[in-house]
Amino acid sequence: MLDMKLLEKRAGEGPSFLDEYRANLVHRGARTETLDQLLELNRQRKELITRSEQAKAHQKKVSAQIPELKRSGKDASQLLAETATLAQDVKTLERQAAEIDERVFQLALTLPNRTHGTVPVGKSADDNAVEKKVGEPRTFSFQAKEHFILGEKLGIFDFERATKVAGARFTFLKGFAARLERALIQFFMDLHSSQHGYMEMIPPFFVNSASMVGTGQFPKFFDDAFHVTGTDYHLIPTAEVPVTNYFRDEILEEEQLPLKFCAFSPCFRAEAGAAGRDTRGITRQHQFQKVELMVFAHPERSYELHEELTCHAEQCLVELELPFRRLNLCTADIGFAAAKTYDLEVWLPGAGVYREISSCSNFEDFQARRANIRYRSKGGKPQFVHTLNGSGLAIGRTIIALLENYQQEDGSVRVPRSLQKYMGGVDVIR
RNA sequence: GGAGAGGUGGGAGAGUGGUUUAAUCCAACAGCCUGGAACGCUGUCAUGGUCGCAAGGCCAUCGCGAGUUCGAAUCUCGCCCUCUCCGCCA
Repeated sequence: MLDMKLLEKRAGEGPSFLDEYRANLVHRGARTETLDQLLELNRQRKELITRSEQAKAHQKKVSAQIPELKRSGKDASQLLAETATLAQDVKTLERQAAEIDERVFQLALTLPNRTHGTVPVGKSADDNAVEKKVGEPRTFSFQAKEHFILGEKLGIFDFERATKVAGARFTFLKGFAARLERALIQFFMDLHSSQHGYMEMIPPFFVNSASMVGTGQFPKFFDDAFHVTGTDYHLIPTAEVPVTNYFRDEILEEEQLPLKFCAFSPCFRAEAGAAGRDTRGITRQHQFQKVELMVFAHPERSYELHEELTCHAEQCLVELELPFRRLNLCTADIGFAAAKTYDLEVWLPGAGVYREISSCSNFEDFQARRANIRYRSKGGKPQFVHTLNGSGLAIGRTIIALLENYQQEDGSVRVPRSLQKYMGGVDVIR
């Protein structure tokens, strides 16, 4: 959510700020009319609140005379009649003010975050900036296969039975696939908690709607999530939701910052609109598991911590010796709530593409404002924290990368050295 | 899931329709005192909104939401949560 006060203040200073933000909205594919509507509605809101409060103050003043009259034994009936009328007026004004207040709030929730100055302006995902490439893609003396071919041949994925038992976009992992999944969770959680200074966390996998609003999923992306009928429980699309909301409506001490968590969770995504893309294999599933890195930061340090968090995510790929590149997502491709996002894309020799395996974002105060997460500096007023998160990493996609990068001509797959101890010493999957 | 009890500021805790402007205590912070401290004394001590150049004013918030009333922490209804007991369960 945007800072309405700042928006108004800067709008009053001249058109340049608003023009800049309008351009930003256009680049993000959002409607600029919403902004104008919001500013106008907020003007009306303030006017109504002022009138409502003045009426309320007057009513209270008059009403306070009643007990004095009664105590001195005088007749209060005339005053009672007067205050009865006032009460009606107050009720009407209060109702109007509350209604417009809600409208402003709901409208403000639909506007995306402003992007940081270092985010490239672009029209499509093609305009994302490649910031660096790490690791040399391996050359194969044979035709490299895609992960689902390898997996099926190894007998470690069962798509057909998953469809029977659950539906499309679900998979049974068997044998070494299940073992790999378990090993990677352990490996990543160990790395972040013992090397990178994050507090381990396993959050609830269901959250209430207030939490989904807090991180930006609701109201705009309601249909992307699974919901439990007849309840206010919603399956988390990422651990980011429960972990960010961990401090919802709280005021932290400045010395506590930054607070760093690494959280393991399954993730559930309905994403009805994505049907037809990546239908083969485990690339795009309704359910997958992920280790998520999450930081609550002092605003002055959030960009420094964003770089650090991204490096921590990259370290997973470095240790697994998987080639990857880092993208700085452009205005057209960046997510709704983010101010800046680095995507890490791992090289998949079978598919012949770089595929997203981690997304590391700085949300600045966008989520903190929605979720009301603040910190207090000594003697100062509470201020909104900055929130950051990134995958470290998505487990399923890491399995894809391992299969494709470490495949051998006979269809067997080597296990990278750093992972072998988590695999019970197994060095080749066959 | 059932029954009972409860939810008031950072913490404890008073307050059953109008001098409540939420008492009091503790903690915290600032000052005085001291060579320095402790003790003692004095003061400060919520959050949000809104008006105002400012000083400051006003409004809201006693788990959440509706309602009754001129007026609600206090009365009514619904919901949430906590505790105790019972049931069920990994």
